[in-house]
Amino acid sequence: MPELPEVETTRRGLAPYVEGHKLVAFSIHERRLRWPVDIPEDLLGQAVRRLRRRGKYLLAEFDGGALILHLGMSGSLRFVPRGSELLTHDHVELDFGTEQVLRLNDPRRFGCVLWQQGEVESHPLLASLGPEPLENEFSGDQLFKRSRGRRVAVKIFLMDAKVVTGVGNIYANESLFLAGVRPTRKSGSIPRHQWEHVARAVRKVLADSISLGGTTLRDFINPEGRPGYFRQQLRVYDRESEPCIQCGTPLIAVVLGGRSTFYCPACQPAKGFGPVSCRSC
DNA sequence: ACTGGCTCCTGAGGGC
DNA sequence: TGCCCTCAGGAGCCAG
Repeated sequence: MPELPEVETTRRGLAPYVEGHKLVAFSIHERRLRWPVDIPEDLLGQAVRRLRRRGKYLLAEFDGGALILHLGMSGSLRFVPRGSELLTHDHVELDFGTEQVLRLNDPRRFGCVLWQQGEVESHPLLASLGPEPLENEFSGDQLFKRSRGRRVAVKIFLMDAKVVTGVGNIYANESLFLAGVRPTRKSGSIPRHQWEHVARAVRKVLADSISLGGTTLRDFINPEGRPGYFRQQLRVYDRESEPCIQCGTPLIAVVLGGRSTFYCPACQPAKGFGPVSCRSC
């Protein structure tokens, strides 16, 4: 499950081998991802100017446009020796003329590889994305303003890419625990000062996870897949009935918008803050 | 404008 | 041991 931190880790790991390098060859073994894979032939011989991230999208920018890559929930990008045996679910291969070639493997095929001519931000997938959670434009104040009049649960609101991009299910759960806010609360009922704590918690959770993402980076240069360290850092996610690390109360699991949701009924009360007002400060 | 539900897909895990 | 069933999960899309 590549979340924003893993995508960022992937970006940092790939950039040195991709930026400034020409795409010398590519092959598509399975075109049917979320949308049909689209890589124009005339990209061959062109150099990647920059490898950027927007939310969970990786953008490989060329002079005339950009390749938009998304890893869905099971995708990974890794370098393998040229000519290596294809693994099951190796769908796309990109060859930048370096020692190894880049393979996209995605068992569930929720990811995508799409070409956007011209300004990449104008692509429909990117055009309506909200602010980056680790940039300054993201703030409690902005969350407060956007949430007025909204009745959806705060966790669903946080996972809305138009509100803030890149916050997936796991990090929404973890952030709300840190902020002491119950995930089921209506977003419009949350006062400004609590949104400040939520915003800080989101930043902290993502930043901490990126700092642990170095493991993932080594993973795809050394292709022995290993789960990232952040798994062991999870405070509430997938811990139903286990004791809260803060107070020992058994954690509750509910389903919100079809997604698993976990919280501590004591530290994340139905109204207001938990006993420790903010664990992210 | 919002909201909730459906959809794509496969592997993991539980039950028998 | 093995088969079958259920379900997770990002996020676009659609209907109400």
